[in-house]
Amino acid sequence: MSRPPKQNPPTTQPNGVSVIQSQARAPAATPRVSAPQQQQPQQQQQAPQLVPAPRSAAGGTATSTGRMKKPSADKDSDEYRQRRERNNLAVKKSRMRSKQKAQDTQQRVNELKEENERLEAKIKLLSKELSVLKDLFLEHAHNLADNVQPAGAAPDGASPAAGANSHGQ
Amino acid sequence: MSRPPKQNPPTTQPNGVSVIQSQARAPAATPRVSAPQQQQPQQQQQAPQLVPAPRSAAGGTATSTGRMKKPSADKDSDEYRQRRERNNLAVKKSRMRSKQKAQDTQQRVNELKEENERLEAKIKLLSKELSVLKDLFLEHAHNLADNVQPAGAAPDGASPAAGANSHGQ
DNA sequence: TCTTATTGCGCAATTG
DNA sequence: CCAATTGCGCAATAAG
Repeated sequence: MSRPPKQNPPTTQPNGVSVIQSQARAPAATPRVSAPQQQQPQQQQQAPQLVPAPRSAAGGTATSTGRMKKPSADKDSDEYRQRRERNNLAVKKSRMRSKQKAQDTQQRVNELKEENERLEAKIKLLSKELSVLKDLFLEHAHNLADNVQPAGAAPDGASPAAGANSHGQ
Repeated sequence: MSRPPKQNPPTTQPNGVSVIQSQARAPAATPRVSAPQQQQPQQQQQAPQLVPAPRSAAGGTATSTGRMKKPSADKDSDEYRQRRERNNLAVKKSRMRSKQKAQDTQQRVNELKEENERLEAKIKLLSKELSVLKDLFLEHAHNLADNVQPAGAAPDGASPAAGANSHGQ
């Protein structure tokens, strides 16, 4: 997956080309008529083509010239049509996957965002806990410093500092 | 963005349709020949078309019939061509955006992943700190329980005796 | 070399 | 009416 290595520069090229395309297939057996979208006004016929030529048998007749012995065998070819159909299928498949992947990626973003929030919340909580504990610690330290004087120290009359501790867990 | 509302069901439909397309443009002034990718063997000519018909002036001549007064003015029409060109441009633009967006989304995923790791690391750190502080706390508590029974402590005179150890959490 | 997978492109129908 | 989207098929390539 991922085919970054290759043709990209052309995107910048504002050329226009136009590779004609046409389609003149589907006799009657292929009722693949319903375009997923709307209805088709008319059925069209098409015209001759031009690209699907370089398709000869093996070391065929006139491959060099680019001409084939049978004048009526380009896109009319059964094989051509078959190949096209297969490719169209593959294309659809590929595009479907692509879309799916994009969706998944988008969802991944959402999930990650959620988890991020969760983590941040947790950090906040832990930070608070830590802060509380530290304060408590300092308080004790002060108490010790003030009281730990064996004889002459007033065990209680002093100041426990404002109290302060509210365990919130 | 996102156009889910509407034609979708067809995806399930393995139909095939085929909407012929063709191209027969650019006499000599529009050198849009070069496909952005490789070279094209021959330039092709094309054939007649069929879709671009319903294009008449205003309340023109024979709009109802679907025919236009000028027999040679379908896709050959200057307007048709212009419209096509514009649309092609728009399409390109749209696709470009779409791709960009996909890329951005992907990058977003990477960024979020990184941040997640950062946050988790932080959580780990905080947790450790907390743990250390708690232990320290417990230790002090024990010390107090064992020694800090100076004078005025014991309300009843008992002694801590057994005691006190077994850190829980 | 053949088959399948991807990709750029143009067309036409729709949508906004 | 115009631009933006979208499904679709074609052809050239890349991959396998």
